[in-house]
Amino acid sequence: MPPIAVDIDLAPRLRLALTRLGRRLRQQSDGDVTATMLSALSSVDRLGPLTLGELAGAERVQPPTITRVAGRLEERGLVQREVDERDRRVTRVRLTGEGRRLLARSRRRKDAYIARRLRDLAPDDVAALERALPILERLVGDDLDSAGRGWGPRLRRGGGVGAPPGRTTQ
Amino acid sequence: MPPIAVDIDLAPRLRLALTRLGRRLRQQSDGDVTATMLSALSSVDRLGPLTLGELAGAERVQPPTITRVAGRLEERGLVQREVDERDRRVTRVRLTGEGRRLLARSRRRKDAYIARRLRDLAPDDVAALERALPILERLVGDDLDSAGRGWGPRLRRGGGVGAPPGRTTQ
DNA sequence: CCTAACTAATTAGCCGAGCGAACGATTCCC
DNA sequence: GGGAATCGTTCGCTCGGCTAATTAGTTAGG
Repeated sequence: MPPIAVDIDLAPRLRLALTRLGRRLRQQSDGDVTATMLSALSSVDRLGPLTLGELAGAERVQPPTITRVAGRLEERGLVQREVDERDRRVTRVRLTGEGRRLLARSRRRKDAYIARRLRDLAPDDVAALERALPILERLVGDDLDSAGRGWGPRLRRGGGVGAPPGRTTQ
Repeated sequence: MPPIAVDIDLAPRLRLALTRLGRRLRQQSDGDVTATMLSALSSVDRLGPLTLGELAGAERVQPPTITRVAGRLEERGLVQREVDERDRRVTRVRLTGEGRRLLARSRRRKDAYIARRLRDLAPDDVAALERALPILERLVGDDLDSAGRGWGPRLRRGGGVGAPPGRTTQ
């Protein structure tokens, strides 16, 4: 067992594996709700009603992108927009019952691609994935630190938000 | 140690983390060579000269997609097309020196997004990722088994292919 | 009070990357 | 020889990123 000589290829291999896996995950969408929409939806669920700017920050995406996905989510009745009274420039987006339901349903889909594949794995392997998961989440995480260019200045501003009820841990 | 009660949220969390990480990886492309192109390129390197159908199979993508990316790769001189003498329907795609060089260069880029983030990780965490990597690779793997719908029928056919020299383990 | 500067979201338009359907060209096989 | 199958391509669609520019609203100063 020589796990010494640290894998010098870790970064590119990880990038390749994630690129490909990500591609397939993105493809098999849940009904007509795409992975991108699901991701945004789960952020709204996790963080409570968010301004679009905050959502863009959470999703690590530029504002125009979020405007569009928010539009699609609203079309399908999964979220609702509401303008801030105090500052009518900002609009918040809030989960609807339908959105919450879809999120829950999606979480329960055991027949989802990845769950199916996971069933075929040895327990050891599943354990390894569980161990790696938080690290992956941190890699993409809200922590940002180095945060590329300018959008730390994007989070928090208007009246309090603070994770209200109805979380779901998607 | 109760790793019993397996993390019921593993699948969705994994999917979410991978979706997001994959998004960011796809964005920051290497020069003007996108992640998709790099992935295809590395398949050609790993598996030797491939027919476009085989490449599509390896990349888990439909033929039209591969036609286009092969075109871009050829434009940039990273691969070259060559029609099969025996069966003039098939065209193979082969790495050029330039392609091999770019692949090597790409493998050595330490300043790439993911490598940068990896540097900030505790050794334990890096180890966990290394442990998980082969499993992720297997998840996306060529193994296919369940292989969605119809394109096992796409692999192998014409004259031998069999991994010739010049691999590089990207 | 009114203008200038800033900020939030949107619009407009670009491009990459998937897909399916339809189409030549070629080969296979009866 | 001729119909069926196969390979690659073309066409046209959608989605999901991006920048640049616009619109609407707020705030600060003179």
